[in-house]
Amino acid sequence: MTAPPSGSGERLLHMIQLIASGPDTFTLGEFAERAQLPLSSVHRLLKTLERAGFVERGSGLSYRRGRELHRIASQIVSRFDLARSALPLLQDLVDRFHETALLCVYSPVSRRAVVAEVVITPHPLRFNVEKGQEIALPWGSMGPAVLAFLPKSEIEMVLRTEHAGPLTGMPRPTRDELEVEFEHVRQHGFASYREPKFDAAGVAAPVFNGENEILGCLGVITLSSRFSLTMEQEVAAALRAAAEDLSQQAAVSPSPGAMLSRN
Amino acid sequence: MTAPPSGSGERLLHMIQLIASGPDTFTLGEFAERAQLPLSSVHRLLKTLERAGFVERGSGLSYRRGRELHRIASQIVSRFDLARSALPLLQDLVDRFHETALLCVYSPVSRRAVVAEVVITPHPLRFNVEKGQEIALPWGSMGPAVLAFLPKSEIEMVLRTEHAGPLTGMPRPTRDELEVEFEHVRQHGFASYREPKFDAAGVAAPVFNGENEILGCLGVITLSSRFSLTMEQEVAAALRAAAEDLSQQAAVSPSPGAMLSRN
DNA sequence: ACACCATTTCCGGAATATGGAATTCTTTCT
DNA sequence: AGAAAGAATTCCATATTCCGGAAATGGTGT
Repeated sequence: MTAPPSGSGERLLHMIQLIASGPDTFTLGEFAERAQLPLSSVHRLLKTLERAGFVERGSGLSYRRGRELHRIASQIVSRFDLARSALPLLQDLVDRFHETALLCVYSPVSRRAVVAEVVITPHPLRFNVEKGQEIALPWGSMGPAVLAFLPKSEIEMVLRTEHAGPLTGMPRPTRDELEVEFEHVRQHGFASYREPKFDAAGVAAPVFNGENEILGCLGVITLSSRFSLTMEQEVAAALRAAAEDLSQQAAVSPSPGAMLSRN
Repeated sequence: MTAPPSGSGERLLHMIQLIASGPDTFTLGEFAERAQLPLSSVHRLLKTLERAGFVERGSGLSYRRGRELHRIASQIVSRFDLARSALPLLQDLVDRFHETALLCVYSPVSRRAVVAEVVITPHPLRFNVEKGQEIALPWGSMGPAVLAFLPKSEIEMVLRTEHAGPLTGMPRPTRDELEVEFEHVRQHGFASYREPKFDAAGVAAPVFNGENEILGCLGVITLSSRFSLTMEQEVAAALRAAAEDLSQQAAVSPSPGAMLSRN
């Protein structure tokens, strides 16, 4: 993973990932540094990407994402835009409960959940959540809601990867504790979490694709001090409903010509 | 272009393009056919893509786009979403003139303009336009609005590529005719077009990036029979204003941390 | 005009890609 | 169930492509 990829194929894919997440313009040397690859190799590979329109050159010595890359990206997104479908659902949740609601998508590469869409609570006191942020799976509510439905082998890999908790390095829950949590998620269709020490609380419900594989989860996060148990029940029910709705939408795989009807 | 790409790098990029535009699920043989490559090579390359999370396997023998690909695509789109920025502008145009308004983006790879966003006229009688549709540049109004600002060498390539017109194979306008049109676009900031034979008419204004390179154009298309000359003037003025607004937005290159503020 | 730094080209050795053929696995038909 | 058909996967000898240090080139600042 951290090891420099070998072979032009793997290297190219690695570079595409960096180009997507990196700055809007960059130079060869700068990029070679980030990619951890020799200059001349990066140069050659960038030339390949350039021929395909994946990157373009700006004035002088700068590179930037190419229009072909934008074209492909928007094509992919418009054909499966879970975030866009989720936005009205998230908005409803926030309108109803006045707490931050978000959609996380499981990323098998990083073995974490990525925040794909978020609607922030109007409350001035709140946890900060940003689109693109990564969430480790063994803690909180969002993580277990996803983790519980991953294949056993994948769960193993996740647990082996994660050790120190995201807030203040809290140790990972034991397998047994997690197993109890998983059982609850599978039974009731949602996970909940309370950590009075940090005044944190959350509820999350899993989202699946058409083949009943886990895609991610919808969640609501708030402060435990303003999150009553009766409210938790209501939020959980609303989340389950929203998550099922979204799973339904994800199941109908759009036909190539149906792009317009999805907007 | 039609030539089968050589080297694993080029082949991978080619495959990514096909995966983006192809069906949601596909099989090895089917895909090898579309890619025009030997089975065993495609198999090996798909395995590379799979290791990186760019494709995943469904039940049995099917492949599909992977979550890493979706993650990257949405990252790219959310950082430069010209279409999303243009949508309110297009909506305004339709509200005001009741005619179909669209955003085209120049795609250097196909040397054509691609419809990136469209708002359809409420009129029941209208030309059919769909997102993703390609538009040849030497005809109509949208094409010249873009073509006029491409580098000379690129214009040559485009003209060499295109021969038969999109509607009924009308021959390409001569260089001289085009040059006159270009001059008009450069002078007045918009192109207009009328073809009474097909009852077609359109107006388009160019959109640029921060370095004053052409990105594409905003346009309004309609039937020539319901498009008066005075209306044409008003539409042209509104389009110019909208296109300048959009160019302004495209010029401020978003910083990596500013993703949220763009929504 | 000069020096400096980043980019691009070069090239021989090494690793990797290539694709036809053999093998294994799935699906379908009887 | 069993067998045939079709698809996917693996194998392997060959040769093509990749690799990356070093040299050449090009651009920028003083």
